[in-house]
Amino acid sequence: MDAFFASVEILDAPSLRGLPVVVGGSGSRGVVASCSYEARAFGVRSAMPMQRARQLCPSIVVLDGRYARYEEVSRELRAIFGAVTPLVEPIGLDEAFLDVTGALQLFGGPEDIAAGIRRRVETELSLECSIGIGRSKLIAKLASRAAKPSAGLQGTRVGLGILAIPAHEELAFLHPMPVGALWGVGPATAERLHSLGIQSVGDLARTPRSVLERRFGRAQGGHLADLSVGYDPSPVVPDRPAKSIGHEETFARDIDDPGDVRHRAGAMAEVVATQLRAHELTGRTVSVKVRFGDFTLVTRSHTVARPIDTAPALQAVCNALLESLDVTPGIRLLGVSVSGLAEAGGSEQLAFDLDASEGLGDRASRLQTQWQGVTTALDEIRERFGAASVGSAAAVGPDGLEVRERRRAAWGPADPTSPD
DNA sequence: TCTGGGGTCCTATTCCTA
DNA sequence: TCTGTAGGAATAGGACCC
Repeated sequence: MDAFFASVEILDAPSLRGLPVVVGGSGSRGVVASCSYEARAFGVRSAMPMQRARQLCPSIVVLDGRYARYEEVSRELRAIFGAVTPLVEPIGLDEAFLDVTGALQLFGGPEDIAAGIRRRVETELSLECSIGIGRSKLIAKLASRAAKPSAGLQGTRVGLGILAIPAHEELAFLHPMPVGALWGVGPATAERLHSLGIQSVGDLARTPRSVLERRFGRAQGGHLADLSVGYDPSPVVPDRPAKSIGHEETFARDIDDPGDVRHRAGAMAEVVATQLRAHELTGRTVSVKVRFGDFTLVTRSHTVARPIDTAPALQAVCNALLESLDVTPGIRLLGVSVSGLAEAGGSEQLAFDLDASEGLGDRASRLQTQWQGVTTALDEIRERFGAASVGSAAAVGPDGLEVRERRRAAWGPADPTSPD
């Protein structure tokens, strides 16, 4: 989708059309999540700090994200894709790979299918999208990027909308591109490649595989060599199960009180536990993430023997992990996540607790058992009487914001109007 | 300029166990 | 009983994606 979040906002508020619209965190620590092409004409880009965006374009219209609304549009979008093929692999809310091999007989060639999808997206959702067609996900992805409209300080350019790259043109399409265009090559890898004198994908293709494997390891080096010649056998995989569920928050100002940190971790544990149960999942590995004021990042994790999905059990592990960290220098971000996911109610490992650390696994396990019944009852009450009908004290942060409001609240904290 | 939040995947290291 | 080794799991960090 083109400028997805911003386009949805303009769709719902047509008076914004033609204006430089940005969706993202409005506070001083916020960033741009999505921006209209009018904003891009000023040099505004996604992931850019909001302060910088305001400097580049003082007339910018900044909107807080409405994640639930984007999810709603995303579902409608997927319904359109699903009418073409069941082989749809979503990438975020606004992108997907479609394997249309099996749909060719029914709907015509790939270009016809792409045109049909674009037409439906435009008439049914009033949104614009760009579609790339290729033999592999690599080529399709790069083609869709090339088909998008572009906007920069030099002005805006209308996109092709649809771009198909036939097999015999793949190398001519790929090789002039900068290495950073490849999926999986970000700033760090691009910089390492540049230091080897490799600027373009063509340069990469001319570099012996052995050199790349020596420099980047067998997995990444080999992968880079494959991509440089257009070789990407990765299949379109629908219904990828989630591997982790988490929640993190950047604070409007750094916090350095360990009690405050524990309290906020408790609120986040509540958010994550609620998410786990909503997906009928449990997890065994709990991770906390802390970003200090100087931007250094540390993570700590612990695996418990028995799967958990209640906030108190999660919180017990979080607190133990936080005890190993000194937060008094001040932290700007705290995150809690759970991995090692399994379906709730699946076969459960019994009594043997393998944790060597002092009773942490036992404590988590005991809390899980104690709170399972209460948690189930609370979930049922919320289902019958609404999400706001009941909640736990731990779910309310020091700012008084309840967890369900916190979840996916924004792309960065709002600036505090009064001290916490 | 000063850096969000949701994730996935990979690598290196450490620890444990057979 | 002690030692070396190999493999796997857990852990920590980093890069990347939208």
